[in-house]
Amino acid sequence: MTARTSPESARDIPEATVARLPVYLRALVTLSEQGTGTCSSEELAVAAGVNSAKLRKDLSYLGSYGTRGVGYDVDYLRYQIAREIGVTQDWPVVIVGIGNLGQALANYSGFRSRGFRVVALLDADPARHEAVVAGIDVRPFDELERIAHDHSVAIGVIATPAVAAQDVADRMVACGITSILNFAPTVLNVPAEVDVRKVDLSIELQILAYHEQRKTQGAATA
Amino acid sequence: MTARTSPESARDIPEATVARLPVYLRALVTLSEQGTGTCSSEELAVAAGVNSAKLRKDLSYLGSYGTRGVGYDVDYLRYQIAREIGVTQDWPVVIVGIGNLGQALANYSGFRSRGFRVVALLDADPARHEAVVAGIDVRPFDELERIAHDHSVAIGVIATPAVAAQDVADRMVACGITSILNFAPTVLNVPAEVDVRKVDLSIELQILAYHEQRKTQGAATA
DNA sequence: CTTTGTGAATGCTTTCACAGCA
DNA sequence: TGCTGTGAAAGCATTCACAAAG
Repeated sequence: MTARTSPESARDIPEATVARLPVYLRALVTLSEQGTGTCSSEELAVAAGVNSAKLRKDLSYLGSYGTRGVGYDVDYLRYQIAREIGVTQDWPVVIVGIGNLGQALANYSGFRSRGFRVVALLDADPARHEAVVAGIDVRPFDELERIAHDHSVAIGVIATPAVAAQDVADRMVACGITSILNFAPTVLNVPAEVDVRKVDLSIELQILAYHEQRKTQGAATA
Repeated sequence: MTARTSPESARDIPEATVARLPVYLRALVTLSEQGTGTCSSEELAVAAGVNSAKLRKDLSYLGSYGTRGVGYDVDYLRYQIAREIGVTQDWPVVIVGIGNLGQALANYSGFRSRGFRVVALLDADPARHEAVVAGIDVRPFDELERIAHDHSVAIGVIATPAVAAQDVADRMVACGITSILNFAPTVLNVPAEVDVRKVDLSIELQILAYHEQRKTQGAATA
């Protein structure tokens, strides 16, 4: 036990670094499955699609988990990152809105394989309450409070149409959910202590279109 | 016509600004549908979920489209942003991988409503070639080259499992696609001139888990 | 008087380049 | 010798605060 790495893990990791830790984690899992025991910052950086200076800087916020002249022990670093992110513990998750996207999310193995456990699928439409998706019953949205309470749900996923999303978010906040992943194409108003991350398919395409337009425009003008 | 705003639109808009333009566009569409003819930077900023100084700075990269003391004409600004992004033109798109997620994407109205036209749904699994999704036949993946050529496709969407994604990307690049939206949880290797944007559901959840862990940990320790 | 558009200041992120350690 | 960990430098992004314009 060195004094450098405090047992409770370092404070204030930059947000840009936090966003990359899951990428490193995935790369380490892949390396581990391939039987790689040790890797250099350069090798891991290539696997994660970043440059090695950035990778080393990022890892330095967590502590000193490498060995100079050698590199990183894949399984050890993997565990340390998983612990830092918090995916060594169990996170019960509720998904609201079981259309095509909600079903895709419920079936997505990446959710269950990394500490996330879907405890309920909710939908306001009674026609969907008959369905079983990914082995889980679709339940009425009204059961949100009970389920959130019974399972101590802290993370909610919104996969409803845009018009319903704010109401769903309000109800989630009211029953103690403090992290929301929002797939509905709308801005959510929530209290400051609630974290919202947004995934917007149409926005991603528009960003690509902007750059694509520049490419072809440049070819025509230059 | 002022000299300030060049007809061919300004150069080098910062990437962070480009990523917000679609958000502003959506807010403007909503305001327009509500019958709002004019709005201040403060009103638009609230609707878009940013602060007004940032919004004004962002818009200043496009030109001077506001009126001091008054604000912005909603429909005029909306058109200017749409043109800047490139969504006033038609973008043929091909989606590869028609599982739950691919179907959700094909059915997503936000794609078709903003200049994006799904010209083909492709899947390697023959069992899926019988299906019709969102009114479009699912076709064999082998038809990629022909379809990309016939429709001048520049944007491709990958919604396959991770193992297939790199092969799909290689084939896309080979047939002239230069923008890729990747939903598979893997790092893609592509030439520098090809733009890749990645949407990763599991990474978003992990980022939320990190912050969630901090909240509860803080409550216990402090 | 109101609100935009923007230099200047601040804060954050990435990259460089090398001291320090194995 | 080889590779990590990290100050220092450079590059971006956000915020401030106010002059300019209507």
